[in-house]
Amino acid sequence: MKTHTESEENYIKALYHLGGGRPVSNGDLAQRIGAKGSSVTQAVRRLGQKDLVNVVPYKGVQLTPQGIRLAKSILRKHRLWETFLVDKLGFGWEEVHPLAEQLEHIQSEELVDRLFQFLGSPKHDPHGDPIPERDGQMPPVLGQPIGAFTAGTEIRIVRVEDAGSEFFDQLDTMNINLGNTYEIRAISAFDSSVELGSSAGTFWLSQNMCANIYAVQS
Amino acid sequence: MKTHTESEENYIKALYHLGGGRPVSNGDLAQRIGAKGSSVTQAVRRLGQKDLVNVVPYKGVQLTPQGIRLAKSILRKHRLWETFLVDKLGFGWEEVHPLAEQLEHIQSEELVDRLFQFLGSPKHDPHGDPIPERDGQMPPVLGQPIGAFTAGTEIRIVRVEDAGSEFFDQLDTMNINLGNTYEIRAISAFDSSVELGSSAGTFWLSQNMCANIYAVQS
DNA sequence: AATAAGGTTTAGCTTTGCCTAAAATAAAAG
DNA sequence: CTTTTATTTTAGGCAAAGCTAAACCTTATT
Repeated sequence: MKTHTESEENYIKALYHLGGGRPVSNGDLAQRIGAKGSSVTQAVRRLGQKDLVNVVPYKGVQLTPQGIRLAKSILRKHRLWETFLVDKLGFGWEEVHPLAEQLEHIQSEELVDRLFQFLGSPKHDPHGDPIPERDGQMPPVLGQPIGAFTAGTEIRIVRVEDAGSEFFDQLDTMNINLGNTYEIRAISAFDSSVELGSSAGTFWLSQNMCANIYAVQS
Repeated sequence: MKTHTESEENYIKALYHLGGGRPVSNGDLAQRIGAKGSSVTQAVRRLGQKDLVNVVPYKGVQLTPQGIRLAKSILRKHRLWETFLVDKLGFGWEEVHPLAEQLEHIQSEELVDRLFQFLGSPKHDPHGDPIPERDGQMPPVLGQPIGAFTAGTEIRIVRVEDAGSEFFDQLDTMNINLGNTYEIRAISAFDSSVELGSSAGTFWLSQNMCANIYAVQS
């Protein structure tokens, strides 16, 4: 696998995030990258010449199989580094994203393999997102939104969406972490907020919170 | 402290390596960086505008106090990452340099501090080189070349020079590691090679090997 | 079907960072 | 003290990546 610039890798990552294998519009990509449309046009042309994307002018850009492979390898690195930062260095989950964004560009297969081992061959990162395997396979995406369960169910938190630092702060102050278990006490018919109970007591979660917290029955 | 490009940081690092605080010639710098003289002229001009170096055309370039501070902070990161790669991920010392060269550009004070703690606040890296402190202080440079001791002395290996991968390979095959202790059995008057002894037996080290291995009396 | 609106691309400019070839300067040799 | 040699700097190019403004497609509206 050849070597790519950070900018190229960022475009590939954005493309994967926005479309997976499907076409993405210039505008959406520009927004995601934080650049102007004209810059994006140029950038995707470069990527096209490297066979990482297919470009249809005025229509959209689409990752090639090669591009998808690259995207996954970057995502793998990103999530492994996040795991390292949280599990080993004790960072909070809201802090790790920008750091992982730098670390994901480090080029070394060997390093990734060793890091993976060092972390205990994790399948999911600290947010519960699946870490792509070496060969590109994806572990399952875990859980369903809390609101999808029925009252009385015992649940375990397995994943949280990246919904901005305020969301993470809120999780911290409410002391909600991956692995925590609760009983669903009630679901409001009025605003879909949810009452959770544990040995420590009970509390209500707003609909907006619930939508970004995923759990499994336990 | 502002943010710098990787190229800038590489120049600063090279300048520090070659001259510390003293002036360095365009040519030496070019050689070290692996670029042409004309590129160097441009680059140092840019650094000059950021007050990281003082440039006297046709004479030489010299780090400013600011530049020295930056150089040390990069070196600190480099050596901490090398320590991480060897101590935690199990890399061999000959493999870590190019990786640390990438990792040293990661920008985050917090990350460096946490890494430092995680590694047990090391004073020296896996080669025995001093790791600059947070405030720029330098721990002592350890040891003297093996040939400087007299026969009969008990020594402990504390540092090895970065003398290329063949040198490291040789160390590996001879099973020589930092912390190993030996008795100096003899020093050849003919070629300055040295006979070392341990519980495992005795062996001879060439003058070239000795020159790159540093030890203290123990 | 004609046109207005919105999104996309082209054209042309900027900076970083490297290159080659030519000019300028410093240092060494006569 | 002049000349040769070696080093350094200027001049002019090129590629990556971004920008603005203008031109160009698509699509949606009349």
